[in-house]
Parts: sequence; structure tokens; C-alpha cells
Amino acid sequence: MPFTLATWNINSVRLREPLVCQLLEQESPDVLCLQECKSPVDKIPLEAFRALGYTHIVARGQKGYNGVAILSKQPIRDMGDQDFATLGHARHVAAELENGVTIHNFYVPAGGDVPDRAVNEKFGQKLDYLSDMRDWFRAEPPRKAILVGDLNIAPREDDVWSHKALLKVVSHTPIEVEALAETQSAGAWVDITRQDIPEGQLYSWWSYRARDWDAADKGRRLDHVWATPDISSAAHGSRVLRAARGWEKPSDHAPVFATFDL
DNA sequence: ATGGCTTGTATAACAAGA
Repeated sequence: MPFTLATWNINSVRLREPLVCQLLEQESPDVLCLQECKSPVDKIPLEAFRALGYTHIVARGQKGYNGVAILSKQPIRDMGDQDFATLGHARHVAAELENGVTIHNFYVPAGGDVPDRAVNEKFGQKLDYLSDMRDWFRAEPPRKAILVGDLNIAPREDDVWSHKALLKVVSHTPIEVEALAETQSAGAWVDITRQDIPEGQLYSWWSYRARDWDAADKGRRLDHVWATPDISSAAHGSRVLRAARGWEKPSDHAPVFATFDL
């Protein structure tokens, strides 16, 4: 049975409960993975999501920051979480569908402003988080798995509005792009979004600070959908719902979709 | 070139985002 999956950095699931509901009603994905819920699990507005048919939920949360959740129409099994870089943050959770596919939902640290771990501890934590992911995938090669989330890195030149302007900006520096590539290859992960949309500028995040985000279009592709090679050929139909960035009181990220015939 | 905005929280200015 085909199933459609979406990933969305929601930037407060409580504040944007109506937008989550709008997405669920309008697009009806089978699974929605959220990041930056900024809420303890027991304060996520689950009843609203249950009422729309998303009765199965696996989540990790903390007060104020981070937080990840997987909402599903079909039963999912909680497969635990990883605390990479030992930050004590709610940045990962995994769930297994009844067809045996495992979904990893990640929120990789943003990394602060200065791309130098000697002067910016947060940048070091981001690199440590990525190398711990890499080591984990090397130790336990994933199979029949999908990895989604806000990875906070735009790897390709056409994943940012200006490659040259962003070379020293955290999210697109060569050291981050290399770290992400090592993590990706450690799990043999296929970039499903770029498998489906191989050419052209593609973004999933636009800063709140732009006067007119749509016209300026200074975006970055920070949100990703990856899959292991045993299921990557089942994927199709990837898209970014750019319109959601223009909804009232929006998240600064747009949802990214993919469909798998499995 | 710079500054620009938005969130949650010890509800007044922070920190954090990226």
C-alpha cells in the first residue's frame, strides 16, 4: 500500500495547532513528522490531531526547546530515541510502521552563528551530533528505513539562494556539508527529495526577517527525506508545500512530502 | 552591507533559531 509522509519544522506545536490541523485536513498525509514542537509531550494538543484520524502518536519533548513527534493514521510502534552528542535534548525519535518500515525523525542542532568550534560551542555540538549519527549508522546499518527531519544543513549549491554568499554561513559551510555527507553515506541513505527533483533551486526554509520572503526567495533546503536503498526505488512524488510558508502566522519552514509504494 | 523577526519562559528581557 502506498503511503505519503510529510516532515515539518513547526516552530511551536501549541501555537500552530491550527496550522497542523490545516495541513492534515488539506493534504492528509499518512504520517506527519514534526520538529521544534517546543513542548513537553503531555502538553502537545493531541486531541485535535486524534479527531482528524491521527490516533497514533510517538513523541519526545522538553520544555521550551526542541521536541519531535510522529503522527500517524496507522498504528506505529515506539522504537526509542537517541541522545547524540549527549546533549540531553529531545531531538530524535523512531517509530515502526506495520509494514516493517522504520521512520527516524531528527532535529539536528542549528549550530549557532560562528562556524568555528573553537569559539562557538554550539557549532561543535552540531558536528558532534552528526558524527555520532554517522557512527551509529555504521555500527547498525539501517534497513527498510526512512530518515526525515530538520537536518539544519543545505548540502547542495542549488539548495541555497546563493552558494557564494552562504559559504561561511552556518548551514552551508563545507565542514557541515562534509559531515552530513559522511552521515548519509554511513547509512547508505538516498536523498529522496533530490532523487525525485534532481535539478534546480529547492528550499524548505525562509527567514522570518526578510521583508517579503516570497519575493526575495532567499531560502535554504534544510528539511530532508532520506531512505535506505532497499526501499528508495519505491519513492516518488516528492514536493515542498511552499504555500504553507505563506499561511497566517506561519512556521519559517515549509513541509516536505514524499510517497512510498510499499 | 546591514538589519531585519519569532518563539517560550523565571512575563522582562533573554536565549535561541539559522
